[in-house]
Amino acid sequence: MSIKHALMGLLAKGPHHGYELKASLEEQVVPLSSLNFGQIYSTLDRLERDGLVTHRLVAQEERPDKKVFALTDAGHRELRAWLRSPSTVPLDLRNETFLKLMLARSLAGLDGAQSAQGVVAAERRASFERLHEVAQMRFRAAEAGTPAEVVLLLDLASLRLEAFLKWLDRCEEVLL
Amino acid sequence: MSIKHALMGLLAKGPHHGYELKASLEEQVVPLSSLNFGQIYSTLDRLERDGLVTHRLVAQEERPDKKVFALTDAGHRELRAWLRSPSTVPLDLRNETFLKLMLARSLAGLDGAQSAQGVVAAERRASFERLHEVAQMRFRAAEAGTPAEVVLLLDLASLRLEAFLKWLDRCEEVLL
DNA sequence: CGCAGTATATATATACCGAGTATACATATC
DNA sequence: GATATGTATACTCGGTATATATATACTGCG
Repeated sequence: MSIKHALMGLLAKGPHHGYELKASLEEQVVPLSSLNFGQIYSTLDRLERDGLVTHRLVAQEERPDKKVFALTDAGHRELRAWLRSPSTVPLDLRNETFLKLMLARSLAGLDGAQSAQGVVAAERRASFERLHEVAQMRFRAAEAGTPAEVVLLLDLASLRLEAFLKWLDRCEEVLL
Repeated sequence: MSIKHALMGLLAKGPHHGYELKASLEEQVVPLSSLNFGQIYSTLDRLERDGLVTHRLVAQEERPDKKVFALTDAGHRELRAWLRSPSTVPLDLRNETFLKLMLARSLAGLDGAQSAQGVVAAERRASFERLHEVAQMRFRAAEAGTPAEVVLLLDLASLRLEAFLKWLDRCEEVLL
C-alpha cells in the first residue's frame, strides 16, 4: 500500500505541510507502524509533479520555510475516483512459501537440503507464533483503550494467518 | 516475493545463463505468471556483487556470448539458510481498504465523497468477482491437466479472498 | 516456386520508475 | 544532550520498458 492516497485524503480536509502530514498519518492511517520523512516528501513531490497537489512556501523565523501543500481540483477528482474503486490487489500468484516447497522438493538429496515437510513445519510454527503475537497485541490494545477501528487491522492480520495455516494443511495433503 | 532465491535454487542444480533461467522460472516457480528479462539480469548482477554467484563467458558464433552463472559456496550456504527459515512476511499492519474506510468516514459530507458502506460494498463485489475468476482458472487448470502443485497457488488465492471477505463483514459490524 | 515481410527464439544491456531507508542539515526547547 | 520542528538528498531494491543483435520459421503474394 502506497502512502499517496493517504496524503491526498488528509489534504482533502485542508492544506498541511509534510511534517504535520507525517504525524497525522501515523496517528490516523497507519496506527501501529511508523513512516519515514523521506517517503513523505518524495511522495508529495511526485504528487505535485503530477498536478494533484500544489504548495506555497510559508516563511518562518529561524526555521526552514514550511511547504504547505493543498489538493488541486485534479487531486480531488483522483481521490474520489480512488475511493470509489475497489482495491487492486492483483491476485498474486507468486508466493515465497510455494517457492520454498518447490525448491525443497527439487533439491532433495543435495547437501543438507531442507525437506518439503521441514518447510511446511517451519512455516506452520512461525505462523502460530505470529498469531500469538497478534493476539497479544490485541490484548494490549484493549487494555490501552485503542479504538475499535485499529483493532480491525489486527483482525485482518489474524484472518490472514489462519487462511495461511489452512493452506499449509492443504500443501501437506497435496505434496507429501 | 523477490526472484533472488528462485534463481539461487535453480543454480543449485547446475550452472545456467539468464535466458534459460527465465524460462525455467516461468515454468517451475511462477507458473501462471511471467517475468521480465531486465529483472533476471539485474538480480543476477546483484547476486554476483554479493558473492553468491559467479559467471564465466561462453563464446558463441554469431550470437552474444552467454553469461553462465554458477552458485558459489556462500550462495549454497545462503540458499540453505533461506530454505530453513520461515517466510518473513512482516505482519503488515497497513492496508489499502482500511485506509479507504478511514478516509471515507473522515471525508463524509465533502463533495460527492464515497461512504464507508459504499467502500465495503465495492470491495466485497470485487472480491467475489476475483473469487469467481480463481474458480474459473481452477476449472481450466483441471481441464488442461495442470499439475496439482500449481493448483495450490490458486487455493491460496481463494483462501485469502475468503479471509478478506470475512474481514469485510467484521468491518461492517464495527464501523457501520 | 521464390521472395519479401513478419513473427518468434536466442541472448544481454540500459534507462527508468516507484516505494522505502538512511542520513544530512539546520535550529529551538526542555 | 536529548527531543521537537522542518526539509532535502543519496541510495537500494524490485520491477517495467525498451534497445540491440542475429537466426529461424512461417505466411502470403505475385
